[in-house]
Amino acid sequence: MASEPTRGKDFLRTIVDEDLAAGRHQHVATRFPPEPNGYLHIGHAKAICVDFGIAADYGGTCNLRYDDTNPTKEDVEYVEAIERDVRWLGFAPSRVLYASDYFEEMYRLACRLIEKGLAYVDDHDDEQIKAHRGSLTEPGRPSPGRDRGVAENLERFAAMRAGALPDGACVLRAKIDLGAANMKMRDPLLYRIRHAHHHRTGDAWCIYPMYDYAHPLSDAFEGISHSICTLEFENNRELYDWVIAATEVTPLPDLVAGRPVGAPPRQYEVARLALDYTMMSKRKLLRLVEDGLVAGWDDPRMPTLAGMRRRGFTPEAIRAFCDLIGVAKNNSTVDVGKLEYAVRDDLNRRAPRLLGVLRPLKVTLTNHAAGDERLAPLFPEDLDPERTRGARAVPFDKDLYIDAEDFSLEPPPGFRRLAPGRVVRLRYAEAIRCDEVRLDDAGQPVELRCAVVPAAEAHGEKVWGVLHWVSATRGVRCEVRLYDRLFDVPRPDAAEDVRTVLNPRSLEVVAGAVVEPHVAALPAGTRFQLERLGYFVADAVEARPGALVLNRVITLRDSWEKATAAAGPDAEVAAPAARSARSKTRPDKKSAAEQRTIARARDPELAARHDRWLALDVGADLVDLLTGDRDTSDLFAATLAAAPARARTLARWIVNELPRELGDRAPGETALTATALAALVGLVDDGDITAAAGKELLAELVAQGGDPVALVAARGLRQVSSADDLGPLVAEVLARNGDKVGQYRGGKTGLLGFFVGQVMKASGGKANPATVNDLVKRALEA
RNA sequence: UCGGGGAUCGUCUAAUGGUAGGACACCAGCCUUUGGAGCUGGCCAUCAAGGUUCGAAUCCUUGUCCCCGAACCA
Repeated sequence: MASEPTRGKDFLRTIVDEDLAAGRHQHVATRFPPEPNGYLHIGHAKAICVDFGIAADYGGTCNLRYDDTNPTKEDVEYVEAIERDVRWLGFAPSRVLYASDYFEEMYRLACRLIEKGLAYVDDHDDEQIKAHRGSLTEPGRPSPGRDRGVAENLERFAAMRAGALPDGACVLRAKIDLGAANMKMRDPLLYRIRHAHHHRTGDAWCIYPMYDYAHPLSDAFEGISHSICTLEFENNRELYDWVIAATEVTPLPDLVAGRPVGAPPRQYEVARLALDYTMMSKRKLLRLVEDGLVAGWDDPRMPTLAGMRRRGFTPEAIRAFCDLIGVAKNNSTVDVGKLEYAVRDDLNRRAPRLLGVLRPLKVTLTNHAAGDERLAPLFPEDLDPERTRGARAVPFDKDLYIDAEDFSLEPPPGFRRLAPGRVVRLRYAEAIRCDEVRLDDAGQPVELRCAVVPAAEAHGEKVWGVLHWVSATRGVRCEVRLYDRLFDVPRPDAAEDVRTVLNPRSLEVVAGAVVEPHVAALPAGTRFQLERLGYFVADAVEARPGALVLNRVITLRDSWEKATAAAGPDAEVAAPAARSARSKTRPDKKSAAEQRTIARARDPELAARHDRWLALDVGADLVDLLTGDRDTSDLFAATLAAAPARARTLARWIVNELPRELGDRAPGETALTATALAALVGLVDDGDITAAAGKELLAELVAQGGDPVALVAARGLRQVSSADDLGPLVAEVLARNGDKVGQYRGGKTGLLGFFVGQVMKASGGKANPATVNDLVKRALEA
């Protein structure tokens, strides 16, 4: 039985499942919220696939929402490019919306905040605000305006909007907590003055909301259920929730018409995509464009969707790549090889095979007349076994070209191509033998005179390889652009100056390539393979009828080149992850152990218990853990009173097993009582029930309370230890898993745990594990 | 001397106390009129140390390392 490939649901979909099951939401609503200040890149593609993908999986909706709250950086050019790229990737937004359309409503809610005493106008400039914000380890200090009255704040905020004040004169801030450990909560800015033209609202506004204010409100207006962003916003989540609660924002009816809206939106963070040898910073990408280091946002070497599209990547390949890398919270850097794999895998299946020559070397057939052709299928047999995907005629003439690379005067070992005196096969045509080489003055071959060798193999000729070729008389001249990675180093983002990490060979223009005529007949946008060379597409921007310009999308996998380049200069080892200067100076966290010590120093009762319990047969480690806080300590004291002889077991259960059931709650907040816990532990300690049953019971006591002894009796949970009772169970499990029995006997002894687990489950947790182990082992080895 | 996150094959990612799985990469073999594709096999991981448990990647403890946070950016 082939085990089907398992891919567990990612953590976001797990959360969505739970929210749907719990009734928190009936409808899944997500959004993709780019700021229109640059072109979308492959990192955004991941976000798009997550946002739109989850909505699609659950029959929900996903809005494209421009987060256009900073007029100084944004532009309609980007707005248009973004929607085009999203649609090209294959996703249709449920709605296309703009945060700037919510400005009036946001302003209204800001006034509400002021009225509630939760926001104020601050006259400090940015330097003063910074100085008053404190540091990671020191609290902030209030600025003079912090305690102004509501009426005055309202008036001043209105003045900000009215336009009388210059940029930077004042800001609106939330009044939260200047001492908050989370810097984002130290009275964050809500609005700033910007006398700037907005690409959409024009000059209607001169105050603009900040991200932390605009984003949660936009989500709430649209009735978003799950708001997914990247890891660096984890600190913003607390503020996100604050804004939604403080403004008491509700969905806008127009935006959620016809669908149920459940609980307020919640933010979830996922790792952003990092790709080695790739730059993701929009700012640095913009520099590349502005400095003319690339031909534009859609330069085929750019990691932008526009660039990849022009290069010839397909949306299917990019989506497959996003599936491949998954969604998680680990900081990770994906190997670009995975992207390349996805592109090749997609193109392999869809691209017709044609012939073309990059650097032509003339071959004259000495025993072939002229004007012939060869019929060649467009796809190899493994992709088209029924031969239904078409064929074309390839001109075959006396004068041909092969690629210069495919000929060597002195072939190195392992060179399976043409050389003087050798025979090779021409793809889809006859074999030829190189009888004569004509050289130029520099000693370079300029013409090979070859004879066609009919039925070479049948005559026992050694055929050294198969070469691509093209007719010299009927081939089509064209320009071909060969792309390599734009950057030379694994982490170009880390470089101060991008110029230093640019790969000087990222673009090679081959002017004199020749391809078979069929290439020119392909519908625009068709990706095709030139056999043995890679995948190509006509450049959509610069190709003209009669002046073909081809982009190489990607090379073929090439095990020959890999073998030859093995000793090559790939000396760039991953840059040592230079520990940031900051992390060195960072204070260490106060450890939990220290906190317990401090608690005892402050609370004499805890200290007294600590000393007293040291005399018990419990162990110093456990006593330490039991006396770090009152809740735990009280519980142990109470259970100890009920069952003084069981101190050690009691301690273990409280320390090791209880936390899992409690979660964040204190014992007193649950249905669990000390007497019940003591009784439960007694049951386990005496062997009346198994540890497994004990844990199940504990979960129930925490949830609903009850008397363990009575529960055990009512459910018949007493431990079963006799081999007579357990034997049949073991036999049944083994019979049901014959294949695994075989594997076990074949040496896969790790399966023992599997069998024991199965028996334990079958017994409802009542079986004595030691007996089961024994029984299983004996049965397996019988 | 703070707050928030994260550590599983070289890489990405599963396994919610019961077989550490998949993919990419790599290596070998088969096949091949693409040094492609395909097929088969192989190498390879739970950050460390203790503890609880019949059984720990998973629960408890201690420690280590990494990322983010003090824009009128998003």
